[in-house]
Amino acid sequence: MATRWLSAAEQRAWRAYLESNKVLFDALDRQLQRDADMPHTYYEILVRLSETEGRTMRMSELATVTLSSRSRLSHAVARLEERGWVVREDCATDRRGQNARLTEAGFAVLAAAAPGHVETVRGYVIDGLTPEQLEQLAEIAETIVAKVSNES
Amino acid sequence: MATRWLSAAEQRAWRAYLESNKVLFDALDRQLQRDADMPHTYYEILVRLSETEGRTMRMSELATVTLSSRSRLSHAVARLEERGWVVREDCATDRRGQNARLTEAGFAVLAAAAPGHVETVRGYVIDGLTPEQLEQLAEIAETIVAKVSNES
DNA sequence: TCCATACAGTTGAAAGTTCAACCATGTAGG
DNA sequence: CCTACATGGTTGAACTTTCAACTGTATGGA
Repeated sequence: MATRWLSAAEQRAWRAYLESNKVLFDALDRQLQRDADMPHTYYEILVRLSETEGRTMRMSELATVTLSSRSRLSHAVARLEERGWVVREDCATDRRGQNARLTEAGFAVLAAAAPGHVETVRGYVIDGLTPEQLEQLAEIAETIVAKVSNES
Repeated sequence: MATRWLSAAEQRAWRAYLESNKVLFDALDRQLQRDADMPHTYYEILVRLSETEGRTMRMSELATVTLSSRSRLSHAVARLEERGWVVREDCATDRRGQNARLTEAGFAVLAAAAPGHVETVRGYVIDGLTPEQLEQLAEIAETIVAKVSNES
């Protein structure tokens, strides 16, 4: 079957989306690297832990919510542990399991990094869009997530 | 000044956007890695070269249009050259310069990979959105690009 | 002409991610 | 009970990206 290439309008949307992703996440990574000495992925791990009861989560659950592979998370938590921001503890109910817990030091680092990061996100994305556009963005993104999750 | 945290609606949009990016680009990278044995970044390099007169471009210009650092591009082109998909040639008018040229083999690889990739992009993004949503996405993405480009 | 500086591009090391292989523990079926 | 399989998590190697340092070439004044 013949390939259905993208129309001009489709190309415009797709390339703009590609470009916005690249420049935005490059910029966010640089901001976090500069101000908090960590990549965005690690920041998200700390955020998720901080939002959980006891600031503790099973490794596999943490991998799921941060959308990362077990392997990636394992390596990442190893680095975070070296810095003293997270500790790993055996799980009481499943001897295979490990819990990752955010330490006080890790929480302090996150608390110090968060305001600057939120300001950056506002400056680059949120404040430049209308409430309608934010709503549109949410719907579009949720549609994409649903498609990717179903088809693969 | 007090941090202006994100409202619920803002959080929804922001997190959905983060999630869609991660799952989408993970999926695209896996598709290209599986079907064409290259990451999305390399695919874009080949695409840009293929669209240029003579399938040739200065390294620095190629870095600009692919939104990558000189260093990244240099490493990437080195890998592509090892595979015989690209060659580097001295620039006639500027002895500092290098031209990257897409080889016939590289063009053939791209031609083989493109239909599957476009189908994947359609399946995950384009076909799931209405024309209005594509237009909205383009506008939103262009706004983000403008913001990031100006503020940093 | 000479100098300082900017530009083009590469390099190697450090950091992050992926992939496949692996160990250990849990669980379901015969 | 015991076997087979699934789950939870880690590891090391290969690969990509980043960062800073570096080479070589162009350019704009004094």
